[in-house]
Amino acid sequence: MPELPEVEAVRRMLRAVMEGARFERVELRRPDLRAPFPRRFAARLRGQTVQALDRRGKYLLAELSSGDMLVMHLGMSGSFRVGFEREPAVGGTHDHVVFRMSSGATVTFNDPRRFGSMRLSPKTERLRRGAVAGLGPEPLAREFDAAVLAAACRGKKTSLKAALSDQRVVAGLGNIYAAEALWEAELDPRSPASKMSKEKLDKLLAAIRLVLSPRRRRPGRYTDTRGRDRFAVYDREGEICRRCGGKIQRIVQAGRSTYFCPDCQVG
DNA sequence: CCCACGACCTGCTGGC
DNA sequence: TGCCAGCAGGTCGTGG
Repeated sequence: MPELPEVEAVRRMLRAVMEGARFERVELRRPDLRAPFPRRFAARLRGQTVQALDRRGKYLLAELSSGDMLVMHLGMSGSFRVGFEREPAVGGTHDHVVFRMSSGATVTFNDPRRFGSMRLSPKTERLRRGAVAGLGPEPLAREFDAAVLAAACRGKKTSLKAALSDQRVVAGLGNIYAAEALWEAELDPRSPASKMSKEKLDKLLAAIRLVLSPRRRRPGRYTDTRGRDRFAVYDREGEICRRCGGKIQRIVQAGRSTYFCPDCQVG
């Protein structure tokens, strides 16, 4: 489920109960997620205070008083839930990690597919290595402008869709929001990323900001009454494009589904 | 270096 | 009704 807007929501939830709080107990209910937990993972967390709970792309970053950084990723199916029971129920299915915080909160990481990850980035390393180091700009930051996007796309042999999903180009878009941004910008996901006019880059940039914008998540034009997103094209194969009335198509690019409207996404 | 592809896991759906 | 192929919002390693 998690792309940038979802991860950002998780960050806010975790920040409320973890920032300024200490890890009193850390339970690992299995030895690994996708990869084994780091050596002495629980021991290195215990007693540490969370100084800040940040996000970079789809990564959650807990800065610890030791100077180490707890780097977490939700993968495809990861989620956190927070409880305040004195003695919370023992873990349900796929509850893999439980943090008991000095704030009284119990933070449980659940991940059926186990594509999520938790690692510790030592103080000395300061995220200079590993996946976070290679991330492109934050799409909602001022520094991410048309020139930056153009530079990232220059020389790329891939399609626009692949470029937008590439975390080195821009951090936080995934399969849904890449497709949605391209629909918004009226661009064909199959067209080559390197051959973008200034005009198209500007349009794409605006589209990226729009689809990731928190304002989009209020009930209204783009959300249903439950607050769930109603995407313009994602998972809507065969449905009618609300802009031009064309029929939304599903194709496969780089092994992933891409949804788009062939009638109006022609750029 | 770049890119496409398969692997990693479990669960749910849709078509038979 | 029940079964199973196919698919799922991410990343990483491999091989070309």
